[in-house]
Amino acid sequence: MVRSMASTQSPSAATEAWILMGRLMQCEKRRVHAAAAEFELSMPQVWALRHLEPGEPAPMRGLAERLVCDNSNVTGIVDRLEARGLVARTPAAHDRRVKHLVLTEKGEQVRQELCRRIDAPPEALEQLSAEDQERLRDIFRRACGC
Amino acid sequence: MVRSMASTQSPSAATEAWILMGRLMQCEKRRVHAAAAEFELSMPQVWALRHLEPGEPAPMRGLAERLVCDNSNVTGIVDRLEARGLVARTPAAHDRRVKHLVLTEKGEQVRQELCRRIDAPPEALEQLSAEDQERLRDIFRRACGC
DNA sequence: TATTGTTATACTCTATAACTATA
DNA sequence: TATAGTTATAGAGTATAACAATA
Repeated sequence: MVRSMASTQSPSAATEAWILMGRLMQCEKRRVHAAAAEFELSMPQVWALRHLEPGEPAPMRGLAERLVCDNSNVTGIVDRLEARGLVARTPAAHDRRVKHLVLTEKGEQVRQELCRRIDAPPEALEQLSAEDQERLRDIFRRACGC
Repeated sequence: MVRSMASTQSPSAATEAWILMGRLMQCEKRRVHAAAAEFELSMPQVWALRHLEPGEPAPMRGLAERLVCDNSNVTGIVDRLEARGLVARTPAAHDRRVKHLVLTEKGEQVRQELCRRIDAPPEALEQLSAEDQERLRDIFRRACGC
């Protein structure tokens, strides 16, 4: 059972699963930081690149929602990515207030390598039996509605 | 199947589970931010309070590892928590270089309410069947080695 | 020599408010 | 009136390097 719960009674299965999930993510935090550092990117810059999918222009507002921060912060984050030639701002056709972000060729390359490293499952999952891995995937598919 | 994989071939079960897990955490990010904002705490401050368990003094170095940042950053983060009366620095008995962090009574109260909100499982997990929730918990127990 | 925690520095992130140009 | 993005500002986080105290 999970240690140090707020209450003294044992947590529900969902609660314990959620806490263990958070613990697993925490353990992998160092690996993500290492990947970011290798490309000299800050964490918000990493999430920004991950948010932008090749060939899919995205409005800056969407990035602010993804990063859970104010619109104004996105300006600086994108400024720096643009200065490094990783993304470009393009005017949106349907609404002249909106600017779309697109990955440059260099940006796509960096993103691909970044995703390759970050999306690799942690050792804790790799070591599970094939059955557990498939059960886990199926449960998450149901949880996420895919 | 998970969209937008780096390669064209379908990912392993562990990889897909890992990516969906990340997506689920991302969806809950806003909820954690809201809890932090309610107590006027930054995210590093939240992780710091969560790291400190009641009655368990922890060296500052351990907090740096938990936050995955340099030792020098912890000084400022703890300074601000201490200024708000949430934590206190105490000298460690066994090594005079080390300072231990302890939660104040107020700090314990804030931490407890913070954990109560953050540890509540997301809707996506709550809506799973009882069997799925238990399966999920058991798989995570095996993954985390508990 | 190595480690813990601090200070100093420069850069980045963050929320807020005020602004523009659109809608 | 409302929205997308920018600018300005102040506070906080971050890595790095240098330092004092201790091991």
